Amino acid sequence: MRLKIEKETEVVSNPKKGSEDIIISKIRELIVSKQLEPGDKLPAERVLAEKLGVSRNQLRQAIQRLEFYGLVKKYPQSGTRVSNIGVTALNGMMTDILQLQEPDFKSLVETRLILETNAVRLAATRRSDEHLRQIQAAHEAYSEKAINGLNAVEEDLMFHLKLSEASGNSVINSLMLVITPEIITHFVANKVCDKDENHLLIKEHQAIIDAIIDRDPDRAVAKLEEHFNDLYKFCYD
Amino acid sequence: MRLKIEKETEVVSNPKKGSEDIIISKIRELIVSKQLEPGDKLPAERVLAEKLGVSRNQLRQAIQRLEFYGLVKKYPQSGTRVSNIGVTALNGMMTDILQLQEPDFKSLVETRLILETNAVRLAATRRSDEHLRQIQAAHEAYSEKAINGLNAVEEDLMFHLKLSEASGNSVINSLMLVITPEIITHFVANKVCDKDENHLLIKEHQAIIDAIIDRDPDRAVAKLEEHFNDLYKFCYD
DNA sequence: TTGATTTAACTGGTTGACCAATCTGGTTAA
DNA sequence: TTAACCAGATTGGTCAACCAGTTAAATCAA
Repeated sequence: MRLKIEKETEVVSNPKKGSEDIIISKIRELIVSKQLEPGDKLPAERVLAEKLGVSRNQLRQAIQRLEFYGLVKKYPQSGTRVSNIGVTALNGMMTDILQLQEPDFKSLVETRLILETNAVRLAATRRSDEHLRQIQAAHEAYSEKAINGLNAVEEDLMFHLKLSEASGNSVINSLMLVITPEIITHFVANKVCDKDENHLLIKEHQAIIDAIIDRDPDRAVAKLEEHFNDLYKFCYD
Repeated sequence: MRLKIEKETEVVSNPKKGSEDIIISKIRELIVSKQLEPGDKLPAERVLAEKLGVSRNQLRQAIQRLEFYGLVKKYPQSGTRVSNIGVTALNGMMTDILQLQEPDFKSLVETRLILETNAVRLAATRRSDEHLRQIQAAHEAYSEKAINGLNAVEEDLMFHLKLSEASGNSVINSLMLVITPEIITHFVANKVCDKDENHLLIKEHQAIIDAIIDRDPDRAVAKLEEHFNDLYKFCYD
């Protein structure tokens, strides 16, 4: 079960994305040139694929990406509509999507700090008893491994995920869900955080939980920031 | 080009998602029952599809969703690996993904506030001259329509998108990109923000820009919060 | 003329066969 | 003994044909 480190095949960015990008930019052209207007139905996949000179599958994947960003909405057996959010917004956002770069680790961590700080603030006021129960369960899972000196990166991040769940903000929760695995991967790859200062971290977690129990947002945030200060030292030394 | 409001077909949540959810939960079962371990290669799509009793396409879509959340990574012509982030994390995150609810508008706006406040803080210290140029261009586009009393929701949000771009944090930028179109859609649907207090908003935008020009994070955030106070009044009255 | 009803075309979704890149194991040449 | 190599099996990706639901025009009865 031990995996041998594969050669990094991702030095070259996913080449498949290339054709997708081209298709998206062509659709953008259609929009800015008024051949396609916000709210309109897209031409049928078959005809649009031919018009753009690509296969229907490639087109479908590009459309799927656009749908993910909410720029397009599919209605099964009926058609696909361009979101009615104006040419300016469509053009701008498509351009942005095409320029999206692979996230760097620093941005990832920085964003996590931002999201989680605010999630904890909200959690301290909104948490239900069920939330609390889950947070404590996650904390116990972490403690158990940490006390025995085992690597508990995953349990740690699961704990933090439960915190963001308790925020009662479904969007924050989703976003945390998106960025968390990448962070774990980096952590594991770089062997950060498997020191044995875990006992410290347990206390810090507990302090956060206590503040949430007491419904004290400011203290919760303060304790979280203490907690992250230590993590920061880990990551940037 | 004025849109007539279509009947809301989305009362019923996308039914296609159902089978995907089932597949994902079956894959989760494989993992928690140790038939599949973190870092392992998934069985080939064909055999896994048969094992789960679903079509290969359905399986592929489920895998694609897992890949989006970073729980799985595809290596073309080679295989698909489960991310090496531990059983606990995989199980927890898959459970979370299955429970993901459609985002409510309040969460959406709240998250936007959080992200953008921090984006602006960062932008004030990190912005390049190019960033500044784009922000000002977006602001002019907005002003032009707003002064003439036209609805400029899109231009407004494009302006804010440029702000988050200037943060230099690619992740924040991506996340803003994801939540922005939904916000625009809601705004347009609910006819918010097409009052003619636009002249006020122009000044507020300008105040934010000025603070960013002066590289003054605190003032930038303060001005943004003023700006959003007004927006909040719009949304919740 | 009008209204309901049929029907044919058109939609995104699904399917199973095919493709080219990759990996694997045994074989061969040094 | 070792390293290079080659063929066959396996992989995810692609494609063209097909499916089922939707839509709107055509049809026909009143």
